[in-house]
Amino acid sequence: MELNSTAASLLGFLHEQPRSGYDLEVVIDGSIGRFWNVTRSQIYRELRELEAAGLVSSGEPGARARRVYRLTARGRAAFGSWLEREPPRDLIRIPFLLQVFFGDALAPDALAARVGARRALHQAECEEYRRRLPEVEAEAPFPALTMRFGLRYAEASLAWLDDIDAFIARRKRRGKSVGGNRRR
Amino acid sequence: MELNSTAASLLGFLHEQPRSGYDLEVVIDGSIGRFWNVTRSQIYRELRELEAAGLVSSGEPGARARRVYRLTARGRAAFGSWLEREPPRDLIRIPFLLQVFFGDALAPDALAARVGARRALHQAECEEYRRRLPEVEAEAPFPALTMRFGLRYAEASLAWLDDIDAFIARRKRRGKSVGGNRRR
DNA sequence: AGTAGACAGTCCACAATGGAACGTAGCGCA
DNA sequence: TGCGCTACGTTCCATTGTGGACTGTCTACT
Repeated sequence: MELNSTAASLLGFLHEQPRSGYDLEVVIDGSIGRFWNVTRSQIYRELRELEAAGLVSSGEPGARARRVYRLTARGRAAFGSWLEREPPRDLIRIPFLLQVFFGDALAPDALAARVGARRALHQAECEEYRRRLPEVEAEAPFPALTMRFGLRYAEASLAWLDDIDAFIARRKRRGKSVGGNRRR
Repeated sequence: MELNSTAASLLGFLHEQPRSGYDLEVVIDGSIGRFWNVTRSQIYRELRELEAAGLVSSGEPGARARRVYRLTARGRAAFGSWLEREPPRDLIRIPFLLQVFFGDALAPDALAARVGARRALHQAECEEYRRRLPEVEAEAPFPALTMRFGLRYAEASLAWLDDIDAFIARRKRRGKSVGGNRRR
């Protein structure tokens, strides 16, 4: 059974306990969501296919058409063998980075403003990770490891935003002469 | 003209100079490729559509059916206004992180091996960034900023891999008793 | 002259995204 | 009691993106 990684992640979360599509969405983006994008539509689609393939099963829908899926033995096995496999390569798209890349064509103030917004975002992340880490660490060490990654990532990002600010400041001091910013 | 960000990035790279689809692919994954995934097929598709929309133009194909696209005035404008917009949200998928998240179900040695492989990868990145940074910094400060991000990211990742190793070691010392790893 | 390897592009099945749309259950309160 | 708000739960679809196989061409080297 060749799982794609989205399907695999769903099986993973069903490992702990039976869940509905909705539950899965909530639990995923409340945990590794930041580094494991999965969309609603994708979840429901995969669940249907996983069920067709006999890797999960759902009884009759309950209240609000709620469909709770549980792992089957075959699903458990499939997940296990997915885990054994080399992980596929990362997929990262950070539009903000692209705008920095072309920052030359952006007014310095506009860039600075963007940096500010971004900083707020990463700061919030940092705080949340720091807040939740102790508890999670105690009861779910592996998930806690991924939170640590989140923390390291957010911290690195903040440091980098400082780099940008420093760069902007330097540039301003020099009278924005070198290299001619503001292209158009 | 509502550009999607892939299209926008292509326009951005055409800003510097006219390029073929192939050139674009090469230049992108030689620069922000790590943080701005774009696939071959997507590039060619977007180029066709950008041309249809009059944002780029290509003359007759040259040798090897090579089609060189150049930015039109409208393309330039469209790119400008894309830059003004708030960047869309990040999209990150790190399958390795997912495997760590479920690392409980993985033999400790298997995990350690994965960590090793991953470390090699990030170390190589670090080295490359450090090597290329001085030069790029001198002649293309904004792209250099994104390389700095790459460096910070790679460093943070390495630090995190050390966290994992420490965790594994700690766990091993304790006689893998707590929490019961190796689920199945 | 032969061929390996970079160059350049097409095609297609499949995976994933982002929203809009739709309905339901439960609660808070006038 | 009934009203409406909010959280729950799912479906659908157009668009975007991925990954790999395939075809051909030019260049440089042997």
